[in-house]
Amino acid sequence: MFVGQYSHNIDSKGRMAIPAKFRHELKKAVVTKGLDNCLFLYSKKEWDKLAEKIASLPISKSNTRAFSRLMLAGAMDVDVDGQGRVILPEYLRKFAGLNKQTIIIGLYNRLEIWDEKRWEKYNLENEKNSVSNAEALDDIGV
Amino acid sequence: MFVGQYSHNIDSKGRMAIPAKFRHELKKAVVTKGLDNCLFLYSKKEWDKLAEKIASLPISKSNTRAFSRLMLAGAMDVDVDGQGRVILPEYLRKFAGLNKQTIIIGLYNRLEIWDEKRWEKYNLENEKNSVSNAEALDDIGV
DNA sequence: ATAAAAGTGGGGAAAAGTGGGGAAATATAC
DNA sequence: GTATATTTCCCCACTTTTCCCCACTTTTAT
Repeated sequence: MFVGQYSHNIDSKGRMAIPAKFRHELKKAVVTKGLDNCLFLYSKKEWDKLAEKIASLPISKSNTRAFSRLMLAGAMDVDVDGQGRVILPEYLRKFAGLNKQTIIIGLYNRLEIWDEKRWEKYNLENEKNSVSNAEALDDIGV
Repeated sequence: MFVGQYSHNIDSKGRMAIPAKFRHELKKAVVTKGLDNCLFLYSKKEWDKLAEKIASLPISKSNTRAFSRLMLAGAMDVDVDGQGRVILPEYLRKFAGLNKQTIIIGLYNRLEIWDEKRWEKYNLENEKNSVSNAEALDDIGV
């Protein structure tokens, strides 16, 4: 399972190295649009569980169609190459505003990929609000 | 199973390449009129299952009759040629407002074929609602 | 300090995408 | 019925993108 934070570059071919610590679980992975302007990266195994659920929603309702288009069409299978890198497709880089410098963070069952600038901003704000955010944890008994 | 999004062209003969990743499941396929102004493309196998379901809808309701007429009468068998392309008949291209540039998206058990402009519009709107969409994840237990 | 591992960049072969010519099949005209 | 036109389908050729490999630099470990 993934924890920690790493700073990596995206090269001119759209490739980004997966932190070495995370590679053993990630021969095949799926990247998709995440919340708060970052990308989510799941192992194939984790992703399949989620995708099955989404795919089984009825096509008759317009909001479930919209939802599967967001989650499924937004996703992309990626293989890790010999150097431990994945190619992030252009539409996902655009979605997350990724330039060269990116931050990769581990969140137990997924990775998140952030543009460095956005992450710094978010993180600063987040640290400021950590006390009030923590209050919400009450609900789940932490 | 299909996920991801690809940008391909329709040529002057009405041919469109199937993304290489999707071809192995699609020697024989069925294209038909879809919802929200796009085309649905199923493997023959998936289509047969769906067609059975639609055909079993009661003929007493006018809206189910209309739906069967859309999906069943609109359907067309297509073969994938040696270069991995299918021919989209004129009436379907017209239905979906397809010009040269199209987007092909994978939605697990079907593909959707969109005019690029329409997709951009739809997708942008959809992404705006991504936060409220995320709430729906609760409902399917993610 | 040296060796090993991780991260980064780029060249070249292979695959994918695209466009078009021409044969076979079908349709239309005389 | 034959000849001409039209459409469909298969194949070839070109361009672009992707993928795999090698090489160099930087960081980590001993």
